[in-house]
Amino acid sequence: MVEMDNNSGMIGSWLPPNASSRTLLSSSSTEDFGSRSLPAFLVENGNLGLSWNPGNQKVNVSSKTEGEVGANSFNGLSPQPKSSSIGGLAERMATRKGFNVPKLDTDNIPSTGTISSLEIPSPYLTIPPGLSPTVLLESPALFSDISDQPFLTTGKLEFLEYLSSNTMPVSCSTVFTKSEYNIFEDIFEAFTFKIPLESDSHHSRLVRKLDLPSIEEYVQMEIPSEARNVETGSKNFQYQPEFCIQSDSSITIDGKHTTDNAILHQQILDAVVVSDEQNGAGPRGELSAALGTPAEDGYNWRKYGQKQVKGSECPRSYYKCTHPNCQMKKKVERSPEGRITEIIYKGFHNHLKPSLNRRVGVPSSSPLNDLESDGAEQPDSQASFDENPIKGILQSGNGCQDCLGDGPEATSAASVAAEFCDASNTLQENQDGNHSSPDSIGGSSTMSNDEEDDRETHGSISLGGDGDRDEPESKSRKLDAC
DNA sequence: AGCCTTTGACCAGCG
DNA sequence: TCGCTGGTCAAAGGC
Repeated sequence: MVEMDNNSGMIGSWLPPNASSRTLLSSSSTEDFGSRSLPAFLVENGNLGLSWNPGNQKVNVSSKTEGEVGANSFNGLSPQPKSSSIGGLAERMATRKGFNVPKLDTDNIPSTGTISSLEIPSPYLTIPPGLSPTVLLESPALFSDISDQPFLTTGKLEFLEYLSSNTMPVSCSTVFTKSEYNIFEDIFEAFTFKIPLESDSHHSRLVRKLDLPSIEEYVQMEIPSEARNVETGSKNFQYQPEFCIQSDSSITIDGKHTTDNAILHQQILDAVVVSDEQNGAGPRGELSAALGTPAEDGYNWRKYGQKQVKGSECPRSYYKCTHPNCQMKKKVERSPEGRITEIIYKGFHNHLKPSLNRRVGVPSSSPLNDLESDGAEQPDSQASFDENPIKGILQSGNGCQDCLGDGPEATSAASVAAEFCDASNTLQENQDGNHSSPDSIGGSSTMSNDEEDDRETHGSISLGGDGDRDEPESKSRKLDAC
């Protein structure tokens, strides 16, 4: 079971941001998440109290209903109607363990007026309606290998873009309880994820670590009186302006409301870009510099171009993943000092992350590479992504999370990933007596057998081959991580 | 020999 | 149509 350490892992190394720049609100009671397990917390707190229901679209999630996609479409991001509040880990746990999963509603989400009254600046990260933090928590892409994540830095997150014009005006945000804060602190510490998009737009961007203060710092912050919960007087914690939850009730695209997964995904991706000009010499830059070449994100890249971008001192380098048929690209901008200031990923890998030894010159024809390529080099591999990247991603999680949220854009905090990995694994074994690889997180390790059956029934593709073939890679990578 | 980077040229989108 | 800009190509050279 997961034990969430409030300030575990990299959090302790943060450089706390300027507390004065933050605004705190209060809307519900403060809870001490403490050492409780995250799943338990999720259950107790009802999906963090954040909205799942995107308003006009009634979106209920069922994890096992025949024909519904919750189990095989990115863990609850399915546009299909669902039968309960969340379709991910919390609910699955609840289903299996008899936990009571509170139904979500949007009532506890502060209105736009609340935000505006506090003059919360923009931009900020907005999670589109219909996508709850729990979904993110459960995203198979979220929990990926982070052992060599090059972006685990404390650079200030800036969002250069915001939701596309498809969305309704932003109304956010959600006040975080301390408990929630703890969760997001861990998650967003190095939160990078990748979400598959529509067929013709394999485009992903980083959701990078947010620049968050420690929980202690938040606790010590003065809470404006207007931000205190009138009823409880409790102190809550809110990410401002770096993070908030959009509470829009619907999305309008081309005049039509939608809860389409890809759209939600696109919104997330479009909402998040990274920039760190203010902290170019900060921890992120330092880490990036320390990590050296872009290839040290675990993948093999070939530089195919370099451009001097207008308005920027530093040139932009263009890299392609060297893996055959892999369409993953990335743009890397460096500061004059050579520090990486921005990395933007486009597309996603259709293969497992190469093992460490391959990065340093192991021929691509190595057995391991062949193994990895089995799924990736299927003629229709990419096409399958195109047709249903969500399923592809999820299926790939059956064997190894690295091929889910593969790549740096899909990696996340080590502590979170590892804990969830272990937790889900433990859960799986305890409940079913089945073995699931510790590396199988998100997509499958938290799935019930029925869910896995559903997933396969729905024609998911396999990226990394079957689990048996993925396992050696997973193991080797785990060893590498050690 | 293979893979990489460098770098100028080329192309496409946009105003 | 033209110029600008970003992205990509591909030849050349290095390791």
